[in-house]
Amino acid sequence: MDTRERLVEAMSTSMRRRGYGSTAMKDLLIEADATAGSMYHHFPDGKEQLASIAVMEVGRASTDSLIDIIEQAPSIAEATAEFYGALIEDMESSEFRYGCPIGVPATEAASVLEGVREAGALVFGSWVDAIADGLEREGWTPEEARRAAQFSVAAYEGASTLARATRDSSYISHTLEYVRAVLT
Amino acid sequence: MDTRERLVEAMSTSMRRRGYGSTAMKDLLIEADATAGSMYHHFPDGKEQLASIAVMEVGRASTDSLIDIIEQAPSIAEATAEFYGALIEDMESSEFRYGCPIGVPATEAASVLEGVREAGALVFGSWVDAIADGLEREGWTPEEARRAAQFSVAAYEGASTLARATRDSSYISHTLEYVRAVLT
DNA sequence: CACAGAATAGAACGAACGTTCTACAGCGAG
DNA sequence: CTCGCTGTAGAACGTTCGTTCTATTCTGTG
Repeated sequence: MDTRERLVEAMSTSMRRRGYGSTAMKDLLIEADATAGSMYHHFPDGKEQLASIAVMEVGRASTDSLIDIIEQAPSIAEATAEFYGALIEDMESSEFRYGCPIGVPATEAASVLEGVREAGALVFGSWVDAIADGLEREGWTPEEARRAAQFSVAAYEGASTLARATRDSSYISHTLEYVRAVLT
Repeated sequence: MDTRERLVEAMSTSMRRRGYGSTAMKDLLIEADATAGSMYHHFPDGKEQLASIAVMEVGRASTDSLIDIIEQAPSIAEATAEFYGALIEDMESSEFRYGCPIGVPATEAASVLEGVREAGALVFGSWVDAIADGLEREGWTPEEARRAAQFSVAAYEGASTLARATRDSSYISHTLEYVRAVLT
């Protein structure tokens, strides 16, 4: 992994845990084993640019993973269950420090950092698209597919938030059951 | 409103919009028309203490409001619809700057500020309790009532997050329809 | 009127912040 | 060998941060 990649990874990891405002460049540079000079060479516009790119890149990766799961699962309902399951695993294995990879920055930055907000909105949109497309392939009408997909992603996001705040992953598993019923 | 109240209000308003990390004490003191001396007189442990108390107090107020809505509405499903409706109104009237009053701090602070996380968890818990109690009064079993209540709050929270990030309130109204169906 | 405690005023502080700057190393092309 | 470019090193900068401190004002009580 080159310096640029390490910086993006360190930023996305730190944002996932601490958020944007509580992420210090100093710690970030140590974590990524980089210097300020390198950082501003790759990201001339500084912290905010790095944050936006980090959200975009981790978002693209998770979208790819979601599409992959959808293609291999027997149904959208089952694919969704897998996606929720991965969240539970992330939560529990990190003692509830890691939730949805973009939920924290998207929430925190929504009305302060336009670039980060836009990146988050794009990622959420691509998740909705992936699920809605899958539902259409199962015979749903475009409008119903879209609504159900929006609902699925919203429930996922909220369950992640609640589980993290309460340190109780049952929010995720319980929510999944209702979502699964809607998608079946 | 005395100084203490103005400080709590200013903190909760700013956290709702910008989050904890991006809230500057300087701006807060201006907004609350207070000085640093007053602030540290009322909250000796500083910013973090004020933030925890702000989450608690705004949380208690919103829980009271939820209970009130539940008591007056013809059913839990209708009460939930009203609660979601209030969120849509807050969102749109603030150009998507104000979402769920405690979602931002609860998300951002979840693994950094124990006090704020705990306060958020308490508030979410009291929302779940209020809804679960209402469902039990409608004849649901305790377990089912609790699950459905957890789901309702998670969906609410996620819809708020998505709507804010995408600046599209249809996430809330669409999600509501699925939640309403579950609660009916 | 006197006094004590609560509350406020606002300057000052050290630390931490994100950023900038100059110097230097690595390396492929000519 | 050297030129030019990409990338790195790390000290230094000015700013802003949350907080502390001392002095002063307000307020209720005897």
